[in-house]
Amino acid sequence: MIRIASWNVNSVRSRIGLVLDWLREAKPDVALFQEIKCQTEGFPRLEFEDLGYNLAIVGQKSYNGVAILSRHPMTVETERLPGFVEDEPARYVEALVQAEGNVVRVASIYLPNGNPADSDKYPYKLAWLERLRGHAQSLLALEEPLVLGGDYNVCPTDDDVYDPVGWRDDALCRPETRAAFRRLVNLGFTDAFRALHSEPRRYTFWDYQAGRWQKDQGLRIDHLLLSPQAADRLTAAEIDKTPRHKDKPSDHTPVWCELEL
DNA sequence: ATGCCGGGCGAAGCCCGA
Repeated sequence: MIRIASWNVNSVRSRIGLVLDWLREAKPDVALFQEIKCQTEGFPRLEFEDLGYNLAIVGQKSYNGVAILSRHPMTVETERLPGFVEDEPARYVEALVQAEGNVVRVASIYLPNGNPADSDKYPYKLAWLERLRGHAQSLLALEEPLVLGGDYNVCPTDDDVYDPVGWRDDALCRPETRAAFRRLVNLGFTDAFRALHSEPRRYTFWDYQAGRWQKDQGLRIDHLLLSPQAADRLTAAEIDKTPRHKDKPSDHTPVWCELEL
């Protein structure tokens, strides 16, 4: 069995205690982080290595940044989404994890937000999603257990947001965003959480503002997409709201799944 | 209509996020 979690931590350095506490309690075998908000050299490596994790870190100054933590041996496959341009933001890292005689390919993904939707940030988001789809298609051809996890900044359906009408024109919910996400999923991926939970209004993000957390007004925008070979092995998937309850939380909370190997 | 909150940067107030 391997447990794989994804969490947008919103600055690993300002939240180091919270993140370490969560790792000690949740004990994921693999953790995919987004928005570490530090340069690769500034990542607090020792604290995580002391917990037994191998690290793959792709950081940059101030913003973005992704990481993969693995209790099993791990080799980095790529630190940028193929097709990248010069000085591309740190939004993708992919690795092979050797677990119990099996190989699981994992990626930590931080998709562009895309707001405001009438700016050039929105077509950039859609283009990034399309570029991810192209890469995902080539990965599916390998017929491996594969988990593409991360903060997709995509709310897939009206069941995944507290106020569908109010969010209709937002870059996270727009029909073009959802269609682009479906084109990715429809290649043959399984949304790990949705495969096991059909109920609406299960969220992974709550805005810091306007008491959204207290009112449970959130969005489900963090996802674990499984290749068929991974979905065959899926035994559990959950959203872990524990760290969102604590002091100085990230505005996101982890989502995880278990695969029987 | 805008800010609400919160991090980074850098030492005040702006940029960015979702």
